[in-house]
Amino acid sequence: MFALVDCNNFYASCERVFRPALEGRPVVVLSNNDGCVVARSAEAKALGIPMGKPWFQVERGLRGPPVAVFSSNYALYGDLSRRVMQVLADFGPRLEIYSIDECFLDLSGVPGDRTALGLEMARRVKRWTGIPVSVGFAPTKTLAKVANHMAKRGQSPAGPVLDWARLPDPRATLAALAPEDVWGIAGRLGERVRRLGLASALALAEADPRVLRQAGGVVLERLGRELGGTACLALEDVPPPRKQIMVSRTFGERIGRAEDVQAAVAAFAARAGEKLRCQRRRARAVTTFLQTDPFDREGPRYFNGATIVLERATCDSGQLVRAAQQGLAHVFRPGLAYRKAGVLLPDLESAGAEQGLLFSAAPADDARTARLMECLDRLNRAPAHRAVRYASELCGDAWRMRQRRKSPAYLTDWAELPVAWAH
DNA sequence: TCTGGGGTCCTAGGACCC
DNA sequence: TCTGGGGTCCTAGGACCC
Repeated sequence: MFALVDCNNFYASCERVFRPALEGRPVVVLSNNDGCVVARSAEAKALGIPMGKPWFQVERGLRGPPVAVFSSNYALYGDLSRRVMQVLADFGPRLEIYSIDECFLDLSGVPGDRTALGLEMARRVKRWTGIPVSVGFAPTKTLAKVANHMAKRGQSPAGPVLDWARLPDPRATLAALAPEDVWGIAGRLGERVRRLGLASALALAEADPRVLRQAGGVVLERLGRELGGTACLALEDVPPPRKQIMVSRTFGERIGRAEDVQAAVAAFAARAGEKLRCQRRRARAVTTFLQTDPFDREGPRYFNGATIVLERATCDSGQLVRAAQQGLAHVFRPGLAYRKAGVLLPDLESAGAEQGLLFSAAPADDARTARLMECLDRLNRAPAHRAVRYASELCGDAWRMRQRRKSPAYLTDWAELPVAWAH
């Protein structure tokens, strides 16, 4: 038996935790560079503000009450997410953090009334973190998603909680659910499913698995079985190690100067190194890519990347920065206006499990590097944010994101701690 | 004027091995 | 006239998730 706990309108709810006056008002959170809508409060959804649309287009047609608009504040969302998960971990021994705002719990063998349990989860998370959540219980992950979805849409008599096992008519519930509303089915797969003549989640659940396998591979077959109540997806409480690490940004403005692009790429590589060490992994190669504005119809289009293979796997930011700059030199063309760049570490291995070299040119200096990186990471942790940087990061900052409406880092920066006044 | 940033899994096909 | 059988590994591309 699985539980899926999902935060309601997570980013918008995070903004409300420290701005309770926003309760009941439409709230919207934008992507980096204040580009697209990535989160909406219930009131914002009711105004018809669509997910994923560029804000400047949404803003034009807006009628009705004023909308509170925020740049995304990942320091805040990340910290609140950690707290929510911590509260939920008390409810079951096995928990899988599926994304920043949702987790699965394995409740097999947990006795008692699940609906009461779910209500207690929601009450405690709200009380201890300020974040509202919905809870779905079911024998498979896919059905838990369905149950959660229904609870969120107010289709459960128990409010924010729905237990699949207590549904009076689960077949009717699935019959009313469109294939595209099933977790794992989007546009393309939806089309394929409909071409098979399957027009609902129930049809999918009752279809012959061999037909599903034939039409949509093992992915679709699993979906059908999961909807039918046979669990095919296990709880992954030990997160598998990452296979790649990427850091990329759209620049705040178009950039032509080589130094500005170099500064961006250096910053991305250094950040990728931090992530790498955080996961105790090493990179065998570094890919640098950059591109012009894909929405610009006039100017020349350019998208290119280059991969530098390292002699030895490393988690040394200095080496990553150097390799990223080498890659950049291969693909940078003067005279273009760049809009985005990124650094990808495509091929990771675990620290301590490196492939040795038969003919090594450079002597290994792992102990010294490890001490240096540890020192670097310690200095760059709060409160002195990014106190130490690579020189090449400093030769330009034109790439920095536009974030005009960012709320304070209430939880992660002493200087931005919320202040309460007592009269 | 203005358009995100991460990830994963699966499959097919090519290249190669013995 | 006629040309095997069984594998692995890698990569690119498609599809999906939040």
